Amino acid sequence: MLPDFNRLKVFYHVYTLNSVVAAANELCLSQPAVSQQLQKLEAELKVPLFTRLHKKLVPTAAGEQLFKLVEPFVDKLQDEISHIRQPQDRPAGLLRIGAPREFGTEYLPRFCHIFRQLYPEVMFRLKFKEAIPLLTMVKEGGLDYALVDVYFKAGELPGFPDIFSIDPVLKEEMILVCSQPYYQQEIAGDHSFKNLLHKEFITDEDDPSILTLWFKHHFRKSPDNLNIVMTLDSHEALISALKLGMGLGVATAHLVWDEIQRGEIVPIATTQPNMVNMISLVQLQDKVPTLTEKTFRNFMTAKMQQTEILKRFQCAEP
Amino acid sequence: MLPDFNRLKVFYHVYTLNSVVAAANELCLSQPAVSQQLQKLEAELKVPLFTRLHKKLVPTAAGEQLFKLVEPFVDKLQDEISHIRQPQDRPAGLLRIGAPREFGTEYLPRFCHIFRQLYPEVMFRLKFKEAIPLLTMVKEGGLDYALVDVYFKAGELPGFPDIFSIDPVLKEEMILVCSQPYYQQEIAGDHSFKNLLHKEFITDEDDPSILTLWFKHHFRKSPDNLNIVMTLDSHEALISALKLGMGLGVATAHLVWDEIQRGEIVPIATTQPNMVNMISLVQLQDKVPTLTEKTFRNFMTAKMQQTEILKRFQCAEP
DNA sequence: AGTATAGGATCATTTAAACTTATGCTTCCA
DNA sequence: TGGAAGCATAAGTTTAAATGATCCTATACT
Repeated sequence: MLPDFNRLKVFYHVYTLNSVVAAANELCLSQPAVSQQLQKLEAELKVPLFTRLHKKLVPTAAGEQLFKLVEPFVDKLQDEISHIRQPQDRPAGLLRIGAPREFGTEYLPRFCHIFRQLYPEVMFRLKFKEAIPLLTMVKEGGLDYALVDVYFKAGELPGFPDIFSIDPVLKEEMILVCSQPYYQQEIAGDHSFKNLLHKEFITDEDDPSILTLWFKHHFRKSPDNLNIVMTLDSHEALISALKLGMGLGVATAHLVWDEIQRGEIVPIATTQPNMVNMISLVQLQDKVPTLTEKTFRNFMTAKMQQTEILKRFQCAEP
Repeated sequence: MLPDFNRLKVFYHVYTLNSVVAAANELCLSQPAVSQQLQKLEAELKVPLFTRLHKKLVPTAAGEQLFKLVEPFVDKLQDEISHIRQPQDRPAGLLRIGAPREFGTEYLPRFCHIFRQLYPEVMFRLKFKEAIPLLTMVKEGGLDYALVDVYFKAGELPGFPDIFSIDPVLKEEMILVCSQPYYQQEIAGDHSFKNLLHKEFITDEDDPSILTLWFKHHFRKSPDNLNIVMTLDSHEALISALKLGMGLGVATAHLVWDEIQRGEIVPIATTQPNMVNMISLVQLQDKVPTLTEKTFRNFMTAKMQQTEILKRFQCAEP
């Protein structure tokens, strides 16, 4: 059905150079090799592509048509193959990374920007989604790796066979917070189970059980029914609502770092250490990591250990 | 520089089918053959294109990129290769023909239309130009063949080495004509050299010597200086001027056939047979004619011998 | 005219690669 | 638990591509 592709390559060079010898030089072949390949292509297509004119080769109608087909491809290939072809000595090429929306918008682009200043040949494609869609994309090859809030160990992910390698990269601290005025009025230093239990609560729709978990973690007791005055499906909106003083809510510590520093938002600590949520790097177990992938992974984890960011992630340590 | 093209073909099939065995079947190869070619491509590009996941192959970023490069080409090739690939049993493909404007506009499209009803796989590209540009295009491969008013024999064309084969296909009769009123007033049956010599003349700018040639042909004498009242560079305009009664002019017989039939235009004959101009089919001597080319050539010459057209070309026979 | 040169075709030979068969490994599924 | 399915690997064979030598023809050179 389809002709031999290498012969198309030979044809392309002969056509552009209008010469068999020149094409042979360009292709690092002998003249007879090119001559024969061309003839075989003509035999395959059952149509002459050139009329042999004593000294020159003159393309026929079929030759002209074929060239118009082949030319854009070869040109494009010549342009873009270097972006795909990987150098072994330095990171290059496309990196496709998934992350939770909050983490992705806040930190990832910064990492990418700095990384690109070191290795300008690296390109990024970031996807921000929930855990399950991200894992699916990794599984199907749409992502090189994903940063996911995972509470599971490798092999325990429901719906996925044991195909992932899961490496924790960062602890997110989940803290109960409220606005400064709300704190003064409603809490005023009393962090007891009894006191907190009957306040107003705001929570994220995606993970409504987080409040229960927080109480369990800090007091080893589950509250019966909390007074949830609002549910939202965006972490930003949740923080806004908390700042307005609508009540108490569990927030990711590093995302309210600034507000806590300014005293706008007050964390409610207990004698227990903070509740933590692991952000893990998930990738296909069998995937041989590219130099680029490895370098960025290391870069990212290094950046995360950096004082400034780490501080934010541990800001609310009692 | 560029990778092995056949491996790209293998890659294309593996990617689309997401399976080495399936690709092997489609390519009529064994499974290890495909497996090896894929590995060699990866080695060439120094980048893994798939992560081998137990049962499945999952494309990497590089694989995805490469596929985006290769896919449109293979798809286009699959679509269009059949238009280039020539069947041996029936005419098909593109035919690029050149002709003089007058002949080309008047007859060629008709021929093409009828021919396409017989062989719908044939496409045409017609070019209407003067003799020299047409010959140049044939020489450089822009045309498969050209119909040209040629006064030369093969090998005698100035500026061209002996690369053409020239076959006369049609005699155009060149006749001296004028409008019916002009004829009655100025000629009135007197077709003698002496009488004609001092009339008004109109001629084509491209070939001003045609009048001299006409006199030479019919009376074996060249006129000294004719009273040329207008020169034009379009045959249509020349005929218009003649019809208006501006004087005498040499026209191509078949192009004024209708006007002569209607008595609008009167041919001026002598005892000599009409002066003829050969329309020849010119092509590269060494070009092996395609089935399509041969078929259309035969078709065209047959059509030209057909009563209706032939009559026009010989309408003014004395 | 005679010779040199350049571009391409052809042929026989060598060489390289692509393909095949056989086999092994691992996962998936009944 | 024992196939079946999917891919990788290894070794051997076959095919086809590349080469070097030679030939052919037209053009350029003198």
